[in-house]
Amino acid sequence: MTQNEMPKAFDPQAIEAGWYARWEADGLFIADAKSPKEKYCICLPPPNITGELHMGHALNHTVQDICARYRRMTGREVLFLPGTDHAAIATQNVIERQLAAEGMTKEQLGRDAFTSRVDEWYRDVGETIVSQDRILGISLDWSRLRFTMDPAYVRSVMTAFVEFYDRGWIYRAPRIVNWCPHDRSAISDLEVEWKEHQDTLYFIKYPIEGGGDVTIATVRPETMLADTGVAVNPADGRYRNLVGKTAVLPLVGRKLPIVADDAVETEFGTGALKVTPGHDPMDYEIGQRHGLEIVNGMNLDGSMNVPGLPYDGLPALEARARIVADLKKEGLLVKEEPYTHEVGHCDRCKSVIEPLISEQWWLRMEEMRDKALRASEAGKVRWHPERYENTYLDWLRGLRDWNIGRQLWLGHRVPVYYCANGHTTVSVHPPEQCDECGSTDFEQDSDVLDTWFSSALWPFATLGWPEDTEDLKAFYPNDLNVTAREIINLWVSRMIMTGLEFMGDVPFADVAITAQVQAADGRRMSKSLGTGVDPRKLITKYGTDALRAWVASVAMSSQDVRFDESRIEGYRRFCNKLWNATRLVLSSPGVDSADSPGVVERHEHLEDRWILSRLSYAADAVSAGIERFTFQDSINGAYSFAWNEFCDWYLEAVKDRLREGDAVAQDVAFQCLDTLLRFLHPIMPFVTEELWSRLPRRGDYLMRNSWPEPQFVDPGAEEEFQQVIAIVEEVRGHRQAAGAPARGGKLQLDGSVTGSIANLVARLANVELVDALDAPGTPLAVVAGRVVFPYGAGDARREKERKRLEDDLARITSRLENPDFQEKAPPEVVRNLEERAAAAREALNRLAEPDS
RNA sequence: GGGCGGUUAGCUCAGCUGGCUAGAGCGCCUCGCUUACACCGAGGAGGUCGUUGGUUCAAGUCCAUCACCGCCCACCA
Repeated sequence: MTQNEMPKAFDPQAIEAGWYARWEADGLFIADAKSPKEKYCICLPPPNITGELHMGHALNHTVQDICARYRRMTGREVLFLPGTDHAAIATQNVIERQLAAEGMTKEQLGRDAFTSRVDEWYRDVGETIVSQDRILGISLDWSRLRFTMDPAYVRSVMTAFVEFYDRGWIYRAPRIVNWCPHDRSAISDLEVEWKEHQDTLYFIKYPIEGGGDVTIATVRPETMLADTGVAVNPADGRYRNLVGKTAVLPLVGRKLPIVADDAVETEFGTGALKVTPGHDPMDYEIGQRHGLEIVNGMNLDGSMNVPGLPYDGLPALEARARIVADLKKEGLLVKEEPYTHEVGHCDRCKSVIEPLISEQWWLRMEEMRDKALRASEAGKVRWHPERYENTYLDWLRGLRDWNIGRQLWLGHRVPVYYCANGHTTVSVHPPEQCDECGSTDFEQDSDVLDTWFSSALWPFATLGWPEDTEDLKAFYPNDLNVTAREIINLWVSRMIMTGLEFMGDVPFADVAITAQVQAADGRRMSKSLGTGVDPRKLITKYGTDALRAWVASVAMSSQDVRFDESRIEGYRRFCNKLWNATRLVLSSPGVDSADSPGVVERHEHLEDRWILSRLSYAADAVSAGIERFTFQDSINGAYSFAWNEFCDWYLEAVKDRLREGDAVAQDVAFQCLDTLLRFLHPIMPFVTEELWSRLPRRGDYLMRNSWPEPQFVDPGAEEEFQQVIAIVEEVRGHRQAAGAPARGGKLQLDGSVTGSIANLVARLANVELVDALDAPGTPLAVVAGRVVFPYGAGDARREKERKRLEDDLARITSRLENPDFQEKAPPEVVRNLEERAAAAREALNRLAEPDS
């Protein structure tokens, strides 16, 4: 295969799909649970089936693919398991919006038709997501594709519920919950999104029995209809005499005990609080403490539930307006103040949350929480970056019981069955008959489970739990979980808890939290804002490898990253550079019969030893970056080696040798390419596989080749070649400053410069080496020598260099002259500075010599 | 209200345990189509590392403070 067969420019479109198809057809993604190799497993965080893949997925999936490919090459049996999540509440909202666009509601459609509509949607969107992962080159084991609504997965979910239930951890109880009036469902605290609202704080006078009154402050006057008490702080002298008395609720007439409670802030409002246990979490707790009555003043759709009052059935905001007006009429509205505060919204449909009392399914968390805390203390899960462990632990420590029930149409139905005689059966499969009365007439509980209940089982339910499958034995615990930080508490923590509970071990050893990609202007990327960027468009423009290289460079950034297309474009150029470097090496005569790289032993050329040494460092940097989850180090190391060392210096140095068919140069170049392509493969799988296939080699696929570990380190060669670079750069600088022609000129170097260095310099700087110059020439700073060009004049460069050296020397000397420095700094630092001072003096001396 | 992260060239970002003569990509300026690559090569301009203090022989790097920006957690109506 020669250069002539390679197009001049790299075209990602021409090769990517082909390689993916071949890898897949040859089963390279399929894991063998029976393999004797050490196992490595990642279960892909299942994307919600609510739409198409976006940048966040591209980033998340790429990071995992880098790890999966790397581990395959380092000899592990890798299972990288794909799947999707039904995302109950999110999907229901998507479908409802679709229906609304068609002028319909799910109620009109009916539950069965709604369900089949959902199934249809799952099929369509599931395929889109799958195909996008193929475009991204994600090496997922498609033979094990899972969906949280698959029958087997549903069985895992039911089993988990029943196990928890049998342990007595699942119970049903009325509590105050976050109620979404739009979804007509409770949601958990973590699903509430807080947003700043500009509201009004109303000060309302409540008369007191036996005379007097107390003024309270509220932003939600409509909830006063459900007030059952008034509370003040026990330490508040202003109200001490009121405690124990009874206030009378305006507009309603209900009698309200006045109680003392520490939770009341004396500073806020008037220091007196109206207590509405039915519609405020804090009031609920105060109510509990003081035995206050609970009044339910609201319907499930957010309208008022106050039979007998004129506000009954009104939407909350309308009721508020009417109530305020009525209070004003009665002279009970003391004042209104503008007030800015945070209001909870449903994170899926954005409706304002109405806290209310509702009977829900709860899961006790104490024991699981404690096990998780102990696992953390034992260092069972490593977080990257480490600081996120605290985020997780802080939340865990304050954990309360989890409201796992949802009143949705979509999701896993709670496996609780009620017979006609009112007996309850909890079982994985629908019961045949009631154990207590033999009834065969059952009705299933209408609640579904929180999506995160099923997601929490992902690392083992996907592997077949509760069956003791081969996969489960081989691949649990998994090794890695990669997620965005917003999902640490919702998902990661719960996987850890259920993993410990059901499998007796943490679900993974490492958690990597990636940065978030923002739009170029710093806003969040979102479809609705129009700030989203479709990864497929980027791939069409720049190729998958370019996108992935960019992902590697930003994924583990300490801060969120703004999208910058020019950086992706830069990596496309990098692909092209690799392409052309390979093309150059392959154009060398006789390469068709070349052996696999690394067979030639004689490395008498300085540049050969140098580049092989640099190659070893680069390989180490790439490995270390992946191992430590700092992928930016990997891509940066590979990039600078490939471009700034291999292409810029090595290939330039050996061009002539390659042209002459020098077998050693060919071999070294192949070794570099072979190694480079291998260690770049996890990040840039397509271009590396393509180029590697064109190299003389052993083996069929780069993808299943071994990870390179070159160990040729040669400090002497590095130092000598560094001198080559320094001299060449100085000669080039003089050439341009003088306006001399691009090639030609004579260079005289003194005997301190070895022959191999001088020869390389001459070639790379396009000058002729001479023993003596026929003109005075310009002295060099880095080494004793002079250069003369055919024409061109001026010594701007020399002056600048002199200035720089003088400044540098002054700075160094002042430090060296400081006795404290001499005394306290480590000797090697002092020595280093002394050497630099000496070098600067020498260079200045050379420059001080007269010239032409 | 707590906690965490960020603030480094015009833009997007690197700078690990203090020793930096502060880097990269893009953009900008000047040359150059030299048989790998103009998706290129060579040379160059550009930064008192958010503020104010402190620790240290030495601070972008450690400590404190303030100012913005962002995120997470939290039952102040």
